[in-house]
Amino acid sequence: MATMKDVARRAGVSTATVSRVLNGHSAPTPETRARVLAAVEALEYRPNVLARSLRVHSTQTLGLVISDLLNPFFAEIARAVEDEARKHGYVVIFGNADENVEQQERYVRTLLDRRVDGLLVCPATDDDGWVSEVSARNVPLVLLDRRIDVGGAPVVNADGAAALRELAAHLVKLGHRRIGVISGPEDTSTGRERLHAFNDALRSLGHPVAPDLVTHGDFRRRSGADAASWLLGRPEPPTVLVAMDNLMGLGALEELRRLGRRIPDEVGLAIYDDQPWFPLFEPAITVVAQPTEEMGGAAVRSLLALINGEQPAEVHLDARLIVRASCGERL
Amino acid sequence: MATMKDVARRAGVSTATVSRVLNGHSAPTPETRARVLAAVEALEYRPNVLARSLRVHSTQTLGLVISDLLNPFFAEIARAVEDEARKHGYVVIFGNADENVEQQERYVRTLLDRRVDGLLVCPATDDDGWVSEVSARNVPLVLLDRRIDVGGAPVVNADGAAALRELAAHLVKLGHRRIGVISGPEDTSTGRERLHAFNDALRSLGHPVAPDLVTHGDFRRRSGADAASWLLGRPEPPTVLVAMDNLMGLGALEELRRLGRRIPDEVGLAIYDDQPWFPLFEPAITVVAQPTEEMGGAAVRSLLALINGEQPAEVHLDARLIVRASCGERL
DNA sequence: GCCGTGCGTGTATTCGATTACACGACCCGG
DNA sequence: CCGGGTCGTGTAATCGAATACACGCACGGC
Repeated sequence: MATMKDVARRAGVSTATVSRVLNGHSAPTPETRARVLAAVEALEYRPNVLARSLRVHSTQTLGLVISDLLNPFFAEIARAVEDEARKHGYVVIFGNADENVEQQERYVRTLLDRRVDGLLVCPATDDDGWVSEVSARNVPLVLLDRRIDVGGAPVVNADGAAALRELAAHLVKLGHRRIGVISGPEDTSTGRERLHAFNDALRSLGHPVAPDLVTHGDFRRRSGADAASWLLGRPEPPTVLVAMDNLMGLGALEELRRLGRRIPDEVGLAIYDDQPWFPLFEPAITVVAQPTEEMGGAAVRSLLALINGEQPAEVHLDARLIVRASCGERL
Repeated sequence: MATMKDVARRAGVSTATVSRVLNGHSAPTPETRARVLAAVEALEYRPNVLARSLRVHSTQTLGLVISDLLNPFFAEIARAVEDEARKHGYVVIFGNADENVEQQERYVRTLLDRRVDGLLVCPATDDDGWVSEVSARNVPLVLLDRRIDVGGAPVVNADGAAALRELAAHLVKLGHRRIGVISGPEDTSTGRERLHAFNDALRSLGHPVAPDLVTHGDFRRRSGADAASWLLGRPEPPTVLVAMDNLMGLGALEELRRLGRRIPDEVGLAIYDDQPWFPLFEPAITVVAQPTEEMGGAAVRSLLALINGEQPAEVHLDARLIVRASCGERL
């Protein structure tokens, strides 16, 4: 691989001049410029990013730690993040935390060691041990999807309260009174907030959720199936299941199929997070959809603002209800 | 951030000694070692990976270029790759080519510029312009899923021939004679190979595919829907649709739903690639499943072997047929 | 008492860029 | 004709580690 020195030699100038030409600095003569560019061409010179980064303390790299790449919600986020980052000339390094705090912490450290210019994290849980390390190295940090109580880091997420209110009204209107909730973990903000928003909505409609019909999963498929199984085994089983995440929803659906329950006649189902295949189920699934693409894009933009020393921008988008057929029409 | 020099000063030794302790080199005295480690601890020293990489010409980083992160097949691959890489102490940088040759080429270049130690590519098409650049910088390369004719680079993929033979037999046994095929692009190895294997199988069963029932999509959802629409509009429409990729399969299913065709009574459907939700459709979808996890893992292992100067290992795993209900039971 | 040997450590170079500073050429005003 | 400004370019330090080589010291054999 040709280095800058080689280019300089061939163009008959110093490396400083080569650097200036390549970075559009100050003003080398048009002739010098041409000679340098010719040499670059001839030698197929490509700058060594490592050397440059070492010198200028910036890697044009963003770190993204997500909970689970196999969760289509996070895959969409990852995709959007990568897309927006690329538009701004940044590259993204991903880390998969697997909904696991230790692995998340390891990855944060790895990414910091790689000298990312900024960090995007979808926290696995409320645990914030890793944050101190990030701020100690003062690397800009943006929290994505899930919030944790930590000073300074802006949060980009989708607010589901309004959509959940609509969902509650929808279910009540259809005559559902025993509503089973498959909530996320209590130690995640999304787990808590969705449940509370939904509870509040039902209460204000005069139909508070029965406490024995609320279960907590872990945002994974298996836990959704288990929760559904448990809920349907109650003495007075629910007439509809609300899963607060797409994987748990999938698990619940799986269990309903396994038990042979007809949807929505025997049990209704609503899921938080939309997926391209949800409309294709029989019946099509009623969902609360999050604007994943916008979330990813906004998160990157907030992070870049932070990196450029600008005001950190908090962004709260709105989730929205998409009524399909899976909750029935029992007016 | 503390540097090695700081550690050296605090421990009263030279940076060379610090380096030796940290890398387990030769043999510093136990006492020196202890002093150095204490200093490292006290200063919370973390080595600068950039500097190290610059010096030793190795970044412990792998590049992965995939066609589409939103395609669950590739998401699974990405996940598996990241997992295996981490086990070996490597970090993965992803690039999303979006089934787009130029973007793929740009990403390959970006990853090379980042000095990845090895490159894993799922080629978007047969185009191999980018390969020369990789070999020019002699960076180890492993092709994943799709093959292109290029010397040297080992391929890791799944062979679907046997499974497609089984599928052909299954369909014929169920009485299907007009079989519509939604194939992948002709300029991808997977597109060609799956179609040819399936054709061969049917021919040898005495029921060759009617040429007017073969269409080519682009491995995306939309093209699957269009293809299904076209096939079902033929004068003598097929009694079953075979989609050679999960996204096109989803598109075909979407179109069948839109047209209100009952599956499998009016039209059957089989899809190449399994997905967790395919068994949950009504009826459950018959599929050819690829061992994605093994593919990702094997690809990483082959790449690491190459990096270590060992023999490049080609790996061909087997896809397998999973019969469910979507092709009917019309014996 | 001398010399080789081996071991632990330090000195100084290197990886490949960026950039502060200095220098020489040239032009212009007084 | 000389002092000062501008402009283009080169010199050399720097980023933070790894490592070739050299050095000093202790030890053992003759």
